[in-house]
Amino acid sequence: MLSQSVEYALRAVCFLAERAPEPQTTGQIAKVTKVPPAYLSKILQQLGRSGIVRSQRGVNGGMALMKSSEELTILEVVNAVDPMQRIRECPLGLASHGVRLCPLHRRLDDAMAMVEHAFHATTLADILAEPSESIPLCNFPGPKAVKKR
Amino acid sequence: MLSQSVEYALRAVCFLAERAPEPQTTGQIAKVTKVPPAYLSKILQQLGRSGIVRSQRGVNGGMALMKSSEELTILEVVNAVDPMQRIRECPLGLASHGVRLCPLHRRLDDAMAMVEHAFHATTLADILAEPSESIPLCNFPGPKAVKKR
DNA sequence: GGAAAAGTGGATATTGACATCCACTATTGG
DNA sequence: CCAATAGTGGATGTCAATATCCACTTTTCC
Repeated sequence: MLSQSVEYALRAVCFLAERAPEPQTTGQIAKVTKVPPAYLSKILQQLGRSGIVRSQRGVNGGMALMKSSEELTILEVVNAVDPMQRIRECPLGLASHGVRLCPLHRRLDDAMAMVEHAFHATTLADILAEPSESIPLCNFPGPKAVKKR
Repeated sequence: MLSQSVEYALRAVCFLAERAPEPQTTGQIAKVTKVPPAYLSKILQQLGRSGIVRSQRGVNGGMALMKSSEELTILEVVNAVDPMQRIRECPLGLASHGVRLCPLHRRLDDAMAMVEHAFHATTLADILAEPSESIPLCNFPGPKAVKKR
């Protein structure tokens, strides 16, 4: 239901949030998040254009978040990469009198609205604040495990 | 967020529910729902294999619902054409210890669960029972408007 | 039985999402 | 300055979703 690109973007942003404010190279992110490096590079560019990450070229450069994890919502990341397409008018183009949708499309759009709201209500901090899971499953090695450089 | 095929399938099923139990030809459905006829044909075949519609060849044949609109949910139609893909295990393949997802994927899957639930809770009858909208927008000409044959 | 109506299945475009590659530019550290 | 590091942009490849076409089968009606 979500595109692969969104999945990749969220993985990358989670990782960056965890390591913030240190920039991480595309290669590092790709390795940890298991995303194809060349493709991840494109996605990070999109996130850059949307002001979610900034890039730093050269030695010791990489990608870093532009916002604190408290301020960055899942929705922002989703919309940067693959914007949620709400149904704003009748897809059949029938008498598009302003806002009203037929019962079918009303319900479909309601479902999307629920998702949009849930994504808007969740910040990266919310996600990082859950290290409670006993099994690390899907968790990247935490900051303590990182060798300093 | 939903595929084009799902959108088409739901339009077709709505129309069939409205006209039930009279079968409607693919051509008729395509015209009213503004779906490419040849493509709609494929989608109706899928709905047939899932037991949602039955087909009748020959003169006065067509497609008809196998269930009453009270018994047919949106979710069934969606799953027949483009099954909801819940996240059942870690997409990174990390230590897929049974059920637990990381916080990120847990939330993504929760969102899908919400949608799935909403779709499961809505029947075609629920949709047809809303002719209250003053402006017909997206509504097919009602049964009364149909010429008998 | 034969003609018309209607669905079926297979072959074939077309398009956009996903993915890769590479030459180029910018930055840093020595 | 220069060599290594790292991101950028453009060209290209691959594949599944979307869409079309057509020969064939089934069914009905006369």
